Amino acid sequence: MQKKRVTLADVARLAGLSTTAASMILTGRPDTRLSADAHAKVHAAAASLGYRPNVAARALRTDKSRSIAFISDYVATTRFASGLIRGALAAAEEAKHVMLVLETGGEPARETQAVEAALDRQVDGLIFAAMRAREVFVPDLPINVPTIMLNGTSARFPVSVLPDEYRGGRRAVELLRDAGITEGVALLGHNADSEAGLFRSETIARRFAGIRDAMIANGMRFVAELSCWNWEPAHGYDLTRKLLRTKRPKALLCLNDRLAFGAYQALGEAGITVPEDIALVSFDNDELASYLRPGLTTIGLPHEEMGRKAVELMLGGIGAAQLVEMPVIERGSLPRR
Amino acid sequence: MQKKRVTLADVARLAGLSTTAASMILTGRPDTRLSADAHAKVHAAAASLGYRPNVAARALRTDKSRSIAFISDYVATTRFASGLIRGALAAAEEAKHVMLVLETGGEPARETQAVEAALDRQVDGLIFAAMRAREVFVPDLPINVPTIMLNGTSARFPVSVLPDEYRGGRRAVELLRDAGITEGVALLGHNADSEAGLFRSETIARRFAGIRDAMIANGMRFVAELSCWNWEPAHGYDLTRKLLRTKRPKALLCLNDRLAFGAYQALGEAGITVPEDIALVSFDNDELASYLRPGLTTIGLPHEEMGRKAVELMLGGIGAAQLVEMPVIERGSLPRR
DNA sequence: GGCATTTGCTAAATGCTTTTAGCAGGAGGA
DNA sequence: TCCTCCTGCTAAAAGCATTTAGCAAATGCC
Repeated sequence: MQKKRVTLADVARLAGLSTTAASMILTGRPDTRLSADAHAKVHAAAASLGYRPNVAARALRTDKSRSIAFISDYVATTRFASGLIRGALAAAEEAKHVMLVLETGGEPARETQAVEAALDRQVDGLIFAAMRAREVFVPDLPINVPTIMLNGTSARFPVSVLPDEYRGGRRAVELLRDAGITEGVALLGHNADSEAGLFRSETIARRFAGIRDAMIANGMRFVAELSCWNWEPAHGYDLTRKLLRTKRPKALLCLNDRLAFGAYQALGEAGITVPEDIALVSFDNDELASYLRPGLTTIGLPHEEMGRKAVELMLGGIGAAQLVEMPVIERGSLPRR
Repeated sequence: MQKKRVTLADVARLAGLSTTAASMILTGRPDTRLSADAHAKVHAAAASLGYRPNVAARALRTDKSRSIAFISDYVATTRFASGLIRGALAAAEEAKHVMLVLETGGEPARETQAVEAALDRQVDGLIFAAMRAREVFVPDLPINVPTIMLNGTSARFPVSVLPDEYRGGRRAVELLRDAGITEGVALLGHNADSEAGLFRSETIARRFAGIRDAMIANGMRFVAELSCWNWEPAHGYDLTRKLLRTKRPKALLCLNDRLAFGAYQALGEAGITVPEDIALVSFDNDELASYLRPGLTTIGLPHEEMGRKAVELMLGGIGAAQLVEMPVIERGSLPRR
């Protein structure tokens, strides 16, 4: 025999007041004229009965559910996703909200279903998260709750939270410069000429812009720019081997940590030591970066902070788009000065 | 001006029937005596108005919300978590449920809050997921919904979904044997003697048992057993260097992929080639394993399938505890026969 | 003292669905 | 013909909280 749920009416009865009074007191209405005595009695009754409001009933009346929906294309295909989720989760918890997580695989049909499922449940807001940052498909449904884009953009919902890739790109070059390396730098993963007209994503484009501007500002030029479309370890390995056949750069600027990982492998095989012979800087702060020896110095993607910021923005009634700073994580792949 | 929500009453009115009829038809009650004509009219009306039931109202009445709670200690601290979530998410979506994700950090207070938050929202079931599989703290609250343990156990809720570590342990040894390696095998990460009385976790204990039994069954003995408490790349590196100072094994059985990763580094530095000089087998199927060269052969943790199974069990009205088979992922770290 | 406020509280409506109980009319059996 | 049983459908209650409108008593003011 499971004891029945205790309702507001039970609390009111025990306190000797009306449910109206109990409701007003427990929801903490500001302008009510109920006595201090009434407040005390209701709180005592609620506590002694272990009263928990029925969220469904409340949602029915108020259209608020203290829950938010996190709709992402891929939740775990890239290990970064979890950073976004974790940050969002933490912020939601602090605000006493719960988070619905929905995955769409980027498919419009599932996207539509996800939004409907979320809206059906009276969520207080929507977060559209993208794993590869670009224009995100948002179903053409009437959405009447605050919505923000996370690691992606949408013409319909202009407020988005993105990493500050431009500054990140600059920082990478400055790291090299500060380590005393102003020439003999090769770029791994991109070639401006061969990729002209091709578009990876908005944020990556900004990363390139930052790199380019910082190179110019510091009077530097790449000694080589090697392009590959996917940034996996195997590609970093191949590119590096190819590079070493003709050149012996002083540093590698890798466009992500997986490329850098492949580069380490090729360098190791060639008997080249990091950072003495060749230094490396990279992007993402993948878990990998800390496993390498020496540790890889990298410009991190601040996913956790981004997830947190998205929820805060949403709950705080939106605001302006946000660029979140990319942290530099210094390990051992650059020479100390 | 946002158009008001379409309610069941609207549908009924348009169909020229009562809300009772509309409700019964739309929820697909089996034993109702409504005419085929009525069915057609209601469905047509619902479709033309784009009716979506109000989940809160329904939950209020039925105590069912078509949502489940996924309560985990850490959602992303280990990259495996996301596999569990993804599998669970996929199964939930197929069953037209949504999933609340809650993180507790393993702290009892947050755990309690998470359960309360979930129960408040009338979830149809609870999944307690643990990242390091062991006895999970479950708050002492009345829980009146199906509950299952994922990658962990609880005395209170006996049905759990776990990897079949015993068989996985056996398979690892058999892999070595099948590759023709029956002697000169070193175990990396555990030493039965020095760790006697210490307890890692239930599942890891089973993994050891499987390994031990298979070794005996095949008349094999470890040439060395090196213990370390944390299984990170740096430890694998250190252990392997230490090992190589005195011995030159034919194979390394690593207790996880991160240890194996460290071993690769040490082996590479020592100019030892995999798998010709030394072969490796490992556990987890971490993303890392595919990055290594040659690729690491490993016994995978079937997290995605486990997550899926947990939801299916929960929605299917529970059943018996499940052991999920650990897949063998063959890459290049064992010699071909 | 007489009137307008203020204070402290409550009855009842509302949100939307599911479900119980039951009604009216027709068919079938005796 | 009368009674029972189906058939096809509906009125109304229930589920639980919030909120509007408003009542009775106490207070303030002149």
